[in-house]
Amino acid sequence: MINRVILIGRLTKDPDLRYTPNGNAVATFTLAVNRPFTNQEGEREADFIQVIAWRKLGENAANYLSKGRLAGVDGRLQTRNYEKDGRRVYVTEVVAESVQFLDPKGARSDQPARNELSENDDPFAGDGDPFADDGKPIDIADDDLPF
Amino acid sequence: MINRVILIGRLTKDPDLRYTPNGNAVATFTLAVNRPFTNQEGEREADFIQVIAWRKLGENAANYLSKGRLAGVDGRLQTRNYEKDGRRVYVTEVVAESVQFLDPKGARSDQPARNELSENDDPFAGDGDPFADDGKPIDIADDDLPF
Amino acid sequence: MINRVILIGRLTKDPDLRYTPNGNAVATFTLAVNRPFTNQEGEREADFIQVIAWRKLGENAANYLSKGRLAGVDGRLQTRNYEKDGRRVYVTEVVAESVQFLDPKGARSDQPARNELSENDDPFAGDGDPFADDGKPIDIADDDLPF
Amino acid sequence: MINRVILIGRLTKDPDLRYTPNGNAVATFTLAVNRPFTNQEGEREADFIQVIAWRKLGENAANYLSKGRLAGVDGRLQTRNYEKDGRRVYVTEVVAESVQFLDPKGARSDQPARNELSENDDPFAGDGDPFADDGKPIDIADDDLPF
DNA sequence: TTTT
DNA sequence: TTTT
Repeated sequence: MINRVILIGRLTKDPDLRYTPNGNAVATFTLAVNRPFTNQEGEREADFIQVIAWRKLGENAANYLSKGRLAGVDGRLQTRNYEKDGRRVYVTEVVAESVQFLDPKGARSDQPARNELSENDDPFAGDGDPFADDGKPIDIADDDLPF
Repeated sequence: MINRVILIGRLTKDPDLRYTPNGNAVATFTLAVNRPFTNQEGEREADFIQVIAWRKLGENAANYLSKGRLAGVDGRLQTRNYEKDGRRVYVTEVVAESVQFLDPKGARSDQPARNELSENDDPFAGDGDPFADDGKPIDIADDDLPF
Repeated sequence: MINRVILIGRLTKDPDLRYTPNGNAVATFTLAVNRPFTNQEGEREADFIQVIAWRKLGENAANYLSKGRLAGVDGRLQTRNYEKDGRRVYVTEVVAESVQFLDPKGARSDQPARNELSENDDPFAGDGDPFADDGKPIDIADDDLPF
Repeated sequence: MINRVILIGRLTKDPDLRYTPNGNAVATFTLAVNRPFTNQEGEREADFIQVIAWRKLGENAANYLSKGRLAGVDGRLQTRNYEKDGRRVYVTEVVAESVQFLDPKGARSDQPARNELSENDDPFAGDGDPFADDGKPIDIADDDLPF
C-alpha cells in the first residue's frame, strides 16, 4: 500500500512538544498550505493540515520551527479517533518522516526555544486531541509510534 | 506551496455519487490503506482516508469502483469544516486529481452499475458531511470546486 | 531537501538481481509508466524508468516481480555517472524504498523463480550500467548503498 | 498509471529559456538535491536532476529563478532519447507541473533578468540535449508538450 | 480555526 | 467506523 504526503506550508502556531508516558517525544503543529487557485470571490484560501513528528524529529521540529516559519514535510497520512464529550472525534493527520526548515538561517528567533520543557512542566497538558490544548493528558499512546 | 498526496488502498464501500445544485458531479469514497508495519499486538492496522472526486473523474470513479476494489489516487489534501448539531466538524480529505483502477479487468462486477442514479433518485441524499448519508443536502458548494 | 518519487507501471523485463562484492543484493528493473495523455498522432506513449532496490527489498522484487507485472514504487531520484568507451554516461534512476506488487495473487508465474541465482551463476554479469547486461562487473559500489 | 515527483533543491546554474519552432517557451534547469545521508567518507552528496518547464511556467522559472536559488518542483518523470555522434543518449528528466520559489523575497537579483531573450538572440543555441549548450538546435519538439 |  |  502506498501512502505518501508531501507538503510545503507555514506553521499557524509554535509546535507543541509533549512526551508519552514512555518518554517518547511527540511534536504537533499545523501547516497552512495556500491553495494554488482562488475561490469564487477571488480570494486565495489555505488548507490547515495537522502534522505529528515523533522522537528526535519532533524535538528538532520543536526547536527549529515556530509560528509563521516555512517548512516542508514528507510523510504519510494517518487516521485516528478518540472519544470527546461522549462523541467520537476523527482525526486525519500527517505523520512526518522528514521535515525541512525552509527559512533562511537567521530567520529563526534567537530567544530561548519556547518548547524546551523544564523538569517542572507537565508534558501532558492538552486534550484527547494533541492538537487542542486544554489540560488533559494526550491520547497518543506509545503504540501509535511508527517503526 | 506544494500539496501532494498519493495513495493506494481499497474502497471500504461503494462510492457515493451526488450532484451539486449547479449540476456538478461529486463522488466520495473512503480508501483503507494498510500500514506497512504492525502494532504492538502484532496486528496490521489501516488508515481510512476520505477521497473526493469532481465531475467526470467523479463519475468514472462511481462507475468503475466499488467496495473492496483496489485504487490509486493522486491528489491534494484539503480541509473543510461545517456545522453539525451546533458543533463544528473538521474534515481532512484528499481531492483526487487522478484515480487509477488497479484491479484486473473483469474484477469489476457485471451487474448494473450501482451508482447510475435514475431520474427519480434524490442526488442530495446525505448529511452535511458528504461522507455520511442520512438524507440531508450535501454541504459541498460549487465554490469548493477546484480549477 | 525533499526528494520523492511515486510510480505505478509494468516491468519491461524480469528484474535483474546481482550482489555487490560485499554481498549486498541489488535488483534493477525498468518500469513502463503509460502517459496520461496521447501525443499528436493520438498514440499513448510511456516513460521507461529505471528502478534499483537494495538488499531484502531487492530480493523480494526479484522473487515476486517479472516481465509485465504491475508494480508501485515509492522512493527517491538518484543520479550517477560512469565511464563507458571513454565517454561519461549519466544515469537517473529511482532508488526504491518500498515496492508494492499490484497484480492479484496467482498472476505470478508458478515456474521456478527466474531470479534465484545458483551457486554457479556469476552475479556480476552486466555492464558498468547495471541496467545493461553484457558481461562486465557492475559499477554499483557498496558505498552507493543508502542508509 | 501514477507518475509523481516532488523535489526541493538548488539550481546549479541559471535556467535556460528557449522557444520551440512553434513559439512555445521551454525552460530547463538542474536541481541539486542534497542526500539526507552521508557516504562512507562522511561526505554529503547530492543528486543532480534535470527539470523542464513549458510555456508560462517555464517563463516564470526563467524570470524568478537563478543559480543557487532554492526551488520546489512538483511534476512527473519523463524519459526521452536522441542521437548524438552516432550514439543514442537517454535522458530522464522531471516535467514540472508546478514550481515554487522558496527563497525569501529580495533574494532574487534586481539586475535585468538574464533570461529575457532579445529579438536577435538565437533561442536554439544548445545541443540535441537541451541541458547541454553547444550551439545546435534543441531536439525538443512541440509534440513533447504535455496537455 | 489558523500562516505569509 | 470501514478494505483484502
